[in-house]
Amino acid sequence: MANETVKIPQATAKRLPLYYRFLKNLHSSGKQRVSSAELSEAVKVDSATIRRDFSYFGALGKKGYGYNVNYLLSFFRKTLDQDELTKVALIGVGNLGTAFLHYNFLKNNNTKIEVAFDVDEGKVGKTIGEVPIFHMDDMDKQIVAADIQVAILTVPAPVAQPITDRLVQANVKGILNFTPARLNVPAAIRVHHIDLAVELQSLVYFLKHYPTETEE
Amino acid sequence: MANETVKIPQATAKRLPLYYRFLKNLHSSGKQRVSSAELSEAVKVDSATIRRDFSYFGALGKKGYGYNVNYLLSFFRKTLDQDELTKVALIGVGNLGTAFLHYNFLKNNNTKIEVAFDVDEGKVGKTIGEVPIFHMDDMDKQIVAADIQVAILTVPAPVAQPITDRLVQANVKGILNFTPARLNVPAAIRVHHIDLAVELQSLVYFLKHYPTETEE
DNA sequence: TAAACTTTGTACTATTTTTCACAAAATCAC
DNA sequence: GTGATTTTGTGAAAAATAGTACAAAGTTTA
Ligand SMILES: NC(=O)c1ccc[n+]([C@@H]2O[C@H](COP(=O)([O-])OP(=O)(O)OC[C@H]3O[C@@H](n4cnc5c(N)ncnc54)[C@H](O)[C@@H]3O)[C@@H](O)[C@H]2O)c1
Ligand SMILES: NC(=O)c1ccc[n+]([C@@H]2O[C@H](COP(=O)([O-])OP(=O)(O)OC[C@H]3O[C@@H](n4cnc5c(N)ncnc54)[C@H](O)[C@@H]3O)[C@@H](O)[C@H]2O)c1
Repeated sequence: MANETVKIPQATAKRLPLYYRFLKNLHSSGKQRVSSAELSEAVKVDSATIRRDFSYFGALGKKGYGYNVNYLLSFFRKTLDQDELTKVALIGVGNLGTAFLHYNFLKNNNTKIEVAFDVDEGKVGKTIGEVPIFHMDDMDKQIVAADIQVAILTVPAPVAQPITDRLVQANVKGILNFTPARLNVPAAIRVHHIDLAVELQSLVYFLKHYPTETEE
Repeated sequence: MANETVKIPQATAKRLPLYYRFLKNLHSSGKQRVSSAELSEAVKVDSATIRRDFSYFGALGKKGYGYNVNYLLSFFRKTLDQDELTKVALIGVGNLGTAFLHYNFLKNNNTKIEVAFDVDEGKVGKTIGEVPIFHMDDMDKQIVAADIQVAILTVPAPVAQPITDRLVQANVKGILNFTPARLNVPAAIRVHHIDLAVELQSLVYFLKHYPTETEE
């Protein structure tokens, strides 16, 4: 299933969805060609970094011309597997979880939240943004049955680890963790932490301690 | 206002709030001492990295013993300015914005969302999580009056840039941007992007292309 | 067609971040 | 008190990421 000859650097891999989204915008505004300099201005990544990122996939551009938007777009669509739908489960339909269900990442992505789970009887049985909410007792069975490999975790921190253990057991391979808990998982499972409180605090730290610097 | 002799690496600065939060947990569970190895296990950061991070602030530990939890905690409280409250404004009380208002980052932080703004007349005048919601027309004046320096941006992408320009004009120094738009700001303004759709997509990319690797 | 211009792809360099590995200093056990 | 054990703090190496600068290859203009 890994179909690159050479491993793409992680930093590059994290920028690919960003490039892809901007290319879609260009495409729908009818643009035919684009240079690394234009892309750079739009996504705020150095143009040499963009050219290097692209070069991992071969010579996608043309000297003196730039990149063909359609070609690049269809190339990245394949690379980012935009043609297959990745099914996602959401655990914990609270403040954050509800926001994600309403949004559902469909506008830009190849991902779809198919089911949600919660312990709250007032929520179980309801539907938010067309996503049905089931009880946690049914989670393991349903995730296995639907062959869901990605989960978004928006539960209270104290229950994050035990639920994670169940997710791993149910064959989930990737977890987007919004709880402050740092999860223990086998090496083959990928966890991305998005720690909103830490993000806010580190922004404040930078403001106070690096008054006139630029970054990210 | 910058009170470090030596500049702390950015990567270190981003981990500080994480350390601080775990130290608070240790403290409230009555623990007196902690080693870099224990911290490492808990926050999932290599122990050498933790020792190096701490060492930028001087010799905070004791050989053969580890770190004194109370000492470390009070040191980081000062360093992270936990004693001053940083006032935050939230722009865009939609799905995400509402979730943040309910949460309000008070449990862990020195930050508080003091005011929110929206154009929706149905929301203006209401209060969510004790935060009053005002109309966008009043934003500039209120932010200046309250001397708010940090803003959370949860508005639709197309209006992100013009609102950002107004925020900069109103003397905001840091923006936590949840919209997909990449913002143009003067060099002195700090923007942290949290791009949830990109996070989900890059997780999926890693799953498909780096099947058994570990990271982050 | 030719000269001027544009823009890629990458060799090379720089910077940042992480990790190894170990002497030094302290604790701990008895 | 002494030797075994623990654990820090850091020099040095490694790895990862970013950026400079330019030859090469194309496009555009006239
Ligand atoms: N809301 C925010 O802005 C915000 C910001 C930073 C971090 N977080 C973190 O995100 C997580 C969710 O935050 P939230 O504000 O949505 O919380 P919330 O309390 O609104 O929602 C949690 C949901 O999880 C459900 N739940 C509780 N125990 C469960 C269990 N054992 N199994 C399944 N579901 C269970 C609850 O019924 C509730 O619906 C928390 O860990 C929080 O620390 C939230
Ligand atoms: N909700 C999510 O899960 C999610 C995920 C990824 C990205 N995002 C991004 O976060 C942003 C907010 O998402 P959301 O789901 O909360 O959207 P939303 O539509 O629910 O909320 C947007 C809010 O902004 C207000 N608004 C519109 N124009 C405004 C203006 N000119 N000034 C002030 N307020 C204005 C609207 O009244 C609304 O309350 C969007 O840019 C979205 O792309 C959201």
